[in-house]
Amino acid sequence: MRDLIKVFKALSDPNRIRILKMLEAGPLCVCEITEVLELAPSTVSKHLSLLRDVNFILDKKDGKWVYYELNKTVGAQFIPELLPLIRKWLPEDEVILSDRQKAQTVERNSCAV
Amino acid sequence: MRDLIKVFKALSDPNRIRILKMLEAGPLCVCEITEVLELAPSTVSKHLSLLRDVNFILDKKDGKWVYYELNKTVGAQFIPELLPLIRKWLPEDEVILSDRQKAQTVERNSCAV
DNA sequence: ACCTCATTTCGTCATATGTCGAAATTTAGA
DNA sequence: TCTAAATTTCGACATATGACGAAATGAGGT
Repeated sequence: MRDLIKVFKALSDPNRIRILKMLEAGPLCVCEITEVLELAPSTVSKHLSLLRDVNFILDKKDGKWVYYELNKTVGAQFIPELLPLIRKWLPEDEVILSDRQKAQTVERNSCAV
Repeated sequence: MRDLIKVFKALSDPNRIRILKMLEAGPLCVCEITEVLELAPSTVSKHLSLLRDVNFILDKKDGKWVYYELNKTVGAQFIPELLPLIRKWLPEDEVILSDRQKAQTVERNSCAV
């Protein structure tokens, strides 16, 4: 029960949903996500570790950067059944669509080498 | 987006999950649910109206009593896809199992006519 | 070794949430 | 009409949550 509640709490914040929807297109590093969300890096880091704690996402170190990606493994509880729903939902949401666009340009210009 | 967040927030409380799992067996009135959860009636009422606001459940008046049941209509957003998952999940949770048992006895003894 | 940049951790603050009890509302029955 | 019971609404309170900035951590490059 406790785990399930943690999973739903992780999904109960718009910025975390935005992160999950952004990652549908592929891995992003923390600074890219921070650029898109326009939040303090510490805030984004906290959202990401929360999502990672419940196994929605995985982190990969690459030098100075930490990349996050959706967790597509089948082991985690609840996650493999929720991610496909989330992927399907909000297909026309303005914020989500704008984030997607922004993520593509940000990838090239800012922190990414 | 706002609606989706409200749905996940509704699922982010153990007592509300307990209510949804209880209702899987059929409709229950507020006083029955209150007996099982051992919370103040006002608290239970608030949980129920929150679940109703996002269309997880429907209310039906029957004299003094208000019965709540799972919303099985297909119209509501997100709900028809989430309820089957929730139904499948927590099959061995101790609290859920105990609630189920308790709901059966309470139905006969307490407030129900 | 030092400096810089990306990220995380920590402390703080304002707001949201879950709980209760008291009061209001609604309905059935005397 | 009056009373009793089920439910909801309201106001208060303690705790949880999301935000920030400052400081700590870690990895390259000079």
